[in-house]
Amino acid sequence: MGVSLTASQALRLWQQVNLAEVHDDAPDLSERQMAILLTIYLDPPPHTVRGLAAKLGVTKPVITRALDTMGSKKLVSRHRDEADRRNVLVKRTVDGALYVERLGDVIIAKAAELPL
Amino acid sequence: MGVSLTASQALRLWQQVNLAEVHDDAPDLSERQMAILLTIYLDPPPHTVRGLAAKLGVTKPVITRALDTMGSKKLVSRHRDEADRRNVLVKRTVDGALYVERLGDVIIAKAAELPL
DNA sequence: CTTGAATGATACGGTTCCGAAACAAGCGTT
DNA sequence: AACGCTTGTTTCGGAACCGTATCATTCAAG
Repeated sequence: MGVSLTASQALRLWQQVNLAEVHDDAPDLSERQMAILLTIYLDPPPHTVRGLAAKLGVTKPVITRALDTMGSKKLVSRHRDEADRRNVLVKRTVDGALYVERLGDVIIAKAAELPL
Repeated sequence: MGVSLTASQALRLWQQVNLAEVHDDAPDLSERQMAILLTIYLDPPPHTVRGLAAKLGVTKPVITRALDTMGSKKLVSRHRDEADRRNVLVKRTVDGALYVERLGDVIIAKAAELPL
């Protein structure tokens, strides 16, 4: 099980994908924002501010601010939980799904180009 | 030639590595900074501000500022080119090499854990 | 009801970053 | 020496981010 990579392949893949993202002037997300975005799109809901903070090992304001920024870019959206109005549920958006899908395509393409 | 990944594997890999980086409170590098750092460590020298700007498709001040930040974290160093003193040569550091090496290990480990 | 715990958001002071423009320094040719 | 050209840095106003601390709202239990 799993995918085998050499050190050279692993780092080259990381470089190529980051270069591609910078070049396509996609939103310049920080590592934290990327981790949040992918967690929302890959892990099963519901996603709360507190839950995301715990999963990333950061404080709540970090999550709130990241959601502010990514929300203004339409990558995620926030909704009050009507069952417990203290909670905020973080949900996917069309633009966010497109961003993630495109990122996946880039990773696959760059992995396919790796030398043996 | 190349490494085959499914969309699910590609995105899960990206999430897991980013989560690991955030969790280890390694320096929170932006995509641009990561692209610069890996280019310095993977591509053959010499590396100049102008060359890096061209490779990333950004302006020179972006490179200067990124080198300021990463330099203060000892991840890269700058030296005047004595042959042509207009040039600044960007070089590797011990700390930078350790950072890159550790990143490679994380990528390899997370790739190995991917479900089929 | 009132109190205490839980959840997110906000305020604060400080750092970094952005793009565009201006700047300083070095080179090479005349 | 003086001129353009190249290279890298700095400046500007404006925006985003950090960690810590505080605030506002909501729930739930006494």
